[in-house]
Amino acid sequence: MALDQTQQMYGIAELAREFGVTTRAIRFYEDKGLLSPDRDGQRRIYGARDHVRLRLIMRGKRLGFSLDEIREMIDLYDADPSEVSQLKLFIGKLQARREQLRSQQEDIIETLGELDRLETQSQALLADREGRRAKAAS
Amino acid sequence: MALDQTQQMYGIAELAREFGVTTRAIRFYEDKGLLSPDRDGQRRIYGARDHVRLRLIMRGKRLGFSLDEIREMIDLYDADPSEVSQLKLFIGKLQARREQLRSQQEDIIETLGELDRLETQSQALLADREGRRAKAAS
DNA sequence: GGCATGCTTTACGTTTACGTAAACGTTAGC
DNA sequence: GCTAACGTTTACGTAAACGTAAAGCATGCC
Repeated sequence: MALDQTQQMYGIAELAREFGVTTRAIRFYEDKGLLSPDRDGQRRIYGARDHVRLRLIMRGKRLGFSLDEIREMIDLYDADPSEVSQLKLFIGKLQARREQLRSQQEDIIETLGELDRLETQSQALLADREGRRAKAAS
Repeated sequence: MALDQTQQMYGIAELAREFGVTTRAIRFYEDKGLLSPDRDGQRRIYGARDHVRLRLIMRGKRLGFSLDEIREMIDLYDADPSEVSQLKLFIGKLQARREQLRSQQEDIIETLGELDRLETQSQALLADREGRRAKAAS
């Protein structure tokens, strides 16, 4: 029961297909310390843990974070702060991340608002032009 | 009234200070076609329009967009689609941007949720440890 | 045995977004 | 008249995030 291998395992190509990245990218993430697959001889074997991590990596990338920042965030997930001072520092990092994400949310909301305005204007303009065209064709 | 210069004007250093970027960066954005200041001889003179654009640039960067993507978005603001086909294409671009921003929003919400969970756990752990410390000191 | 397929490492190349240095022009103040 | 302060162009440098090419090992299949 200590070494049960009932977990889902993945090869590198399999993982690459699932997440729509190249195997090169996956190895690169390993070089940067974001992934740490097991080995079967030379071959890399990815388990559930790395599968989760890769999902976090992709999400971080979509949010515009650098790989270094992503590694920081990932490390938060399985950090086990032994000392109280470290724990406080850890909580501080969490809050900093939250602040950043919140301001990103505001940026998105503003931008969405402006896009809405632009689209409303455009739709009106389009309706006008197509209306005129229909009129001319009648 | 055609050439009134009552508008706010800015020097490059002034603009750089206001937005917290270097003058080098501002000139770089110009090279990439994101800004187009007037000239007083050799000196660049920035008006309200470029001021707005720079704000959009910074917001785009915070959201993780490349300068090329940001230029596309900026161009949307002052595009004047003369033909109906172009107008439709324009509206399509707007919608694509909105989709992207919406999925970014979802990513943020998920991440915030996980950060909350982590912080709750951490706070509990911290309270426990500090409680124990207080107990030991009593 | 031979060839295809899949994975490996090593290493140089590429794009993006600037940083940094060099060398020069021009306006303000002492 | 000198020197700061501020601006300019030109050009080489750099970090991040991979792409791409080269060369090799292991396995399966006919």
